[in-house]
Amino acid sequence: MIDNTDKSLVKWLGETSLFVGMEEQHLRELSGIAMVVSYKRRATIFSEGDPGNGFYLVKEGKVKIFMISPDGKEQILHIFGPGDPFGEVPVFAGQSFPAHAVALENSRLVFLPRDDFIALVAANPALALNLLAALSQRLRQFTKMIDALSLKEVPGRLAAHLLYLSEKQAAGDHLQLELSKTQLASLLGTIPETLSRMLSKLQREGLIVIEGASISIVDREGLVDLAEIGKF
Amino acid sequence: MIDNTDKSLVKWLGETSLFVGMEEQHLRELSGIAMVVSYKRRATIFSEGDPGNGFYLVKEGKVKIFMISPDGKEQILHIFGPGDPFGEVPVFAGQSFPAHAVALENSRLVFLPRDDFIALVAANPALALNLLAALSQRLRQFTKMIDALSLKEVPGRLAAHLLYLSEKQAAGDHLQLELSKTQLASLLGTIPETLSRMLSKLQREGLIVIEGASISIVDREGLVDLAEIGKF
DNA sequence: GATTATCATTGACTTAAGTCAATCACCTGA
DNA sequence: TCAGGTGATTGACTTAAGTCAATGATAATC
Repeated sequence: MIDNTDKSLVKWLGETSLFVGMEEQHLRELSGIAMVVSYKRRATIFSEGDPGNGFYLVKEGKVKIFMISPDGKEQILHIFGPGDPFGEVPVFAGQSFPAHAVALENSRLVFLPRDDFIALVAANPALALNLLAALSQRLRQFTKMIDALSLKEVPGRLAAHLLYLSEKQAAGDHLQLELSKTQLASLLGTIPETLSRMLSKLQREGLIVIEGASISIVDREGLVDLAEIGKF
Repeated sequence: MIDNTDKSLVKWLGETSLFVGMEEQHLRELSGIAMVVSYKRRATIFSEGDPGNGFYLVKEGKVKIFMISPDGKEQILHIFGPGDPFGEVPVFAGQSFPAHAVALENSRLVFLPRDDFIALVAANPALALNLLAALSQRLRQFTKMIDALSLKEVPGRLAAHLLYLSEKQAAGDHLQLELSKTQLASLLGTIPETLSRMLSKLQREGLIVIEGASISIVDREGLVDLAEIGKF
């Protein structure tokens, strides 16, 4: 636990997408109910089925939200970094967390307890609208993920991900995979062996060049086609 | 277009899960901006990529929300019935509709235009919280769907759906499939041929008995196991 | 800096589920 | 009533992707 009236925390919260545009006074109230907590790499933040008494913001580090099948296969739903909120579902819909959360790196999180937070939302329409925008955005992402899992094959999902990284990193045709290949496989709904083969295949077909975690896009149009059609 | 000060519309809106607990006055404002529109069976309500200038409530009938791949395979995201809202994502997150909507039956819908509605939300914290609850619930559903598509095989998804129908219909071990088998296949992320084979398989294994669209659960525990483990 | 773990890649094989095609059973409307 | 469309089922076959296993390559840790 940390000094909650910390000016820097107030400032940081105000720069977060969830809380931009909020009045100074509300930000201070928010800061007053916030707790900063630390998690070591690989530490569990919450598990599926845990009661949700509040939600989190990533202050530093990286967090993975995922589900796991009885025989151990993992599906990653999100990778969250600084500024991103997570674990809101049980705050508003009641019930427990629908998935697991672990820290991928040593991380510092801001925890916001449910009841205090709800009171703040009720008193602050701008905050409510920001939250509605965030959840709607999340729904849009999930829609895309369902589309990908159900209607596209692994090469198509991989192509879409490479294009996404290329756009996000804005470094022309050069991009870095931001996850281990095992984790990337889990994000794309496949396994490392298949991912490895598909990366090789994209290279063999002349769409990309691979150097470890560095990828160069050689045929962007080909990648776009693959991402849209979903298969070779 | 219809008389918007219609008392019955105000009453109906107030019984909707989205608007329960709202003050009479706000309900009347809501009713004032609402338009009732009719769609024939199979009519398109909106398509992926259309700008979203508002969202809908199902008043009567049934609506399917779905995505479609370039080669025509369909994945159903939701089937909505009376009282359910849909098409909210672009209202709060901006941009266009992420999926398609068509009427499965002749339907009457209530359309709520974006800008007027946002103003109402900003003035009405209870409404904002109801909306947050609805979107969070939707996220929970999507999480389950991603889990099913990625981590469970078709028989497991089918078993989960049968258990869901059995609970919803509350008629003991007897249940009705509420969709054509083609549509059910699309909801479960498969095709009619596979669904047909898997239904036969569940019957052959002694878990269910099939009589057309009527299903009797014979071995509920077996179905639960199958739904949880995700495969035979 | 040596020693474990963990991660990545490749090959051989299996399997769940999709494709293609044929048949049957319907409704529904002309 | 009959013809034509739609939906359901079954069989034979194909295929995308998973499993299992072996080997190398890193990277973390004492």
